[in-house]
Amino acid sequence: MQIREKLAAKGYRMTKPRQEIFNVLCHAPQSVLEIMSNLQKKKLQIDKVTVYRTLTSFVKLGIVEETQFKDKISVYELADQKHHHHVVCDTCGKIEDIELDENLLEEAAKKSSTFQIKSHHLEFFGLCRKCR
Amino acid sequence: MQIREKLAAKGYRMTKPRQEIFNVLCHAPQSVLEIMSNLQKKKLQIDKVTVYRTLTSFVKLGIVEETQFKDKISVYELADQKHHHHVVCDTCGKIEDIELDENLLEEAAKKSSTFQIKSHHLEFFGLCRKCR
DNA sequence: GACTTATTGCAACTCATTTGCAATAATACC
DNA sequence: GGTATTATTGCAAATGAGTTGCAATAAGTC
Repeated sequence: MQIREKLAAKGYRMTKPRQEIFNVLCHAPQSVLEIMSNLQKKKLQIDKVTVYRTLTSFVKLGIVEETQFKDKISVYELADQKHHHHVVCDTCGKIEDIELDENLLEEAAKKSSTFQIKSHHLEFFGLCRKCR
Repeated sequence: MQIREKLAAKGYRMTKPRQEIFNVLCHAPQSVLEIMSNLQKKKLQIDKVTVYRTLTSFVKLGIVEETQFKDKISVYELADQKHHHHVVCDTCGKIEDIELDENLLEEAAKKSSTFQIKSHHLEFFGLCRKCR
């Protein structure tokens, strides 16, 4: 399903800002600041409020996923992928995707907790090749 | 080592606010707001700036650990325990500690990533007994 | 092409956390 | 114990990510 159809299915419209923000997100997981700067590089004047609102809509529609890192800034990336986690470089902030066998994880958690576990958040930190 | 000694070892001083904030943290992992409210219950007037600064010092000294949850509020708890993770109730926000076999985790991550992995952040979300 | 209403952009706001600075109080030294 | 040194406190003001109100604009519909 194209992004335009996903939007239309819920009464959302396809606009230039939405298209451009989507395009920018195709390249890498990014924070709002990075998205803004990438839009500016393409000579596109889009307000940050629009970026925030667009991302919120995209998340609602399942087009984008939001992740919080320890510095409290949200990072957004296209959601058309498998469930996965991130490795963040302590030095340069670069983000790499990583896939793990989740079963172990939630299994183990369910055994050790009195809570009914529904989801989790997992991120790794370290050094990327360049910064090592 | 007592907290006073840990402080002194780095040129920090033991003060009433620090002692009280430490006492409050003995009971449970808490956010700054909760710490403030617990201090007020004890009729202690301590400025929130002082709470923030004290927590920063405690973290530097390894007395306290800071964890970020997805709603972006930091939660602080005494660090004199084993490395562990948290389960947060989606409804009431209650936090429970959980211990897991970490080896699996970092092993698996090291295999799948080009990064040199140094640490990780893992939290679970779900429902506690009451809220289920 | 005109109409309806979602979307945009601006300004102003929120809320957790931080910073500057003068007043205060722990420690060290006599 | 009294005093000097300097870490710490509390207040006010600033910061910075993210949100909200509202009038102007522009998709999609007929």
